[in-house]
Amino acid sequence: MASKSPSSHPTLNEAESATRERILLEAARLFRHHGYAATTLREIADAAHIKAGSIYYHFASKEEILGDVLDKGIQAVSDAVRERIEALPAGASFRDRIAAGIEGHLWGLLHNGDFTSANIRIYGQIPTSAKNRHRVVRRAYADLWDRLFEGAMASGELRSDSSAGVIRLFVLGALNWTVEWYNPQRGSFQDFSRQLTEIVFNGVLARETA
Amino acid sequence: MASKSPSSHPTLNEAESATRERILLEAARLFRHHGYAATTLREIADAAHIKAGSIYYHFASKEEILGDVLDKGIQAVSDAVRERIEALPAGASFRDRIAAGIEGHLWGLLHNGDFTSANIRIYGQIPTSAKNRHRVVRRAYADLWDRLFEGAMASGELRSDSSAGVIRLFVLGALNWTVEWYNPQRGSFQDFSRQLTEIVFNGVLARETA
DNA sequence: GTCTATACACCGATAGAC
DNA sequence: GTCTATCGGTGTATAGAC
Repeated sequence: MASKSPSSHPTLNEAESATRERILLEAARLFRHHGYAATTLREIADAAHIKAGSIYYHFASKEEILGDVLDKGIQAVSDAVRERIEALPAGASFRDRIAAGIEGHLWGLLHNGDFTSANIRIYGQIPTSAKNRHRVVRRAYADLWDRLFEGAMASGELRSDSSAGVIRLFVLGALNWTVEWYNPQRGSFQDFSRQLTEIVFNGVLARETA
Repeated sequence: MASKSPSSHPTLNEAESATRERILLEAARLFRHHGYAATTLREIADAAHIKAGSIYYHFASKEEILGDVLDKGIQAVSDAVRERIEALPAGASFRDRIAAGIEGHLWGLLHNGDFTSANIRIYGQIPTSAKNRHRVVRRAYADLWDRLFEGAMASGELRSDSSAGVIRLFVLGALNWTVEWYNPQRGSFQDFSRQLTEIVFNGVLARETA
């Protein structure tokens, strides 16, 4: 469903060369920690164990590297979410589908930290041209969540004193920021995911009835 | 309580010149939208209607501008939170104090968007030296919230199946991200703040009992 | 497919006139 | 307190050998 990286270079299909993949991996890491503008092609090349000029065999520009890094981040999260939702039984409630989506989102986010954090940290700062090219990918993913929350709102499973749009922005923002502070040494991913789902669903206050 | 901007230039006290303030305002806006490294002193100077060389009369370096922008962001939020909490009656519950803190945090955050968003967007990308200098200010603000959530945990007002630390990181992360999507044209600030407090306290699901 | 060498532009910062 | 002029360093990108 939908092709993966439309910006490949000379050859035909999407089998990425090892070097190209190494460039993207190191670029994502450097973009995440230093920002897009502050990261130089020389640094990326050093980290990928090639010389700066060689990058231009694999990419047409620094901005093309950026585009691929951003796309990969969204793709990883989107794939994980869809996979988990599709694994549910046909008549699953919106509550269960949202729970599956939260776990998938967190899994994709936290297991591809350099690509997803680069996305979150630098999207607001990249050139307009890059933002325009990338916007459609982000919009498609946001639509997926809008459908979940709007469905839950219509079925009465969601609180109705906020719009589905506000709830989506709030929940996804909260989840996304975990990539900045999640510490895998403080417990299992499963446990972390369950805690966050509980807080999102029922809030931080102690339940009065229970 | 505690002095405000320790990095002033030649004169004695904290009365900032209009030019200095204009530089900080434009720098915050540019840092927010383009990042720290991508923003040039020439751009800041243009926006402040002076020439690039003149900046060095007011600041010793680009990094000093950055430090002041970051400090101002935290200060604005911290002031708004403390003000609202101190206005509560003496024996107020932790629930009420956290609610007041959330409103203050959102108010300070959204009414100083360029300074606070600069903080959120670029803190992970700035030079280590700037991060070290700034860390103490952030830590002091985080401590304020840790005391609130740990008190609420001890008094039984907070859910106990997550640590107070995880709850603080989750809640503040969720609130902070609103600066990326809050739209004042979609309703009053008071209404927005109430909706978010409700979601943080009780979650996004419809209540079963009620 | 990777290298060396380099073109051309622009950066942060400084010096010194006014 | 702001200006002009400029230094030394470094950025992306390209050309062409291997």
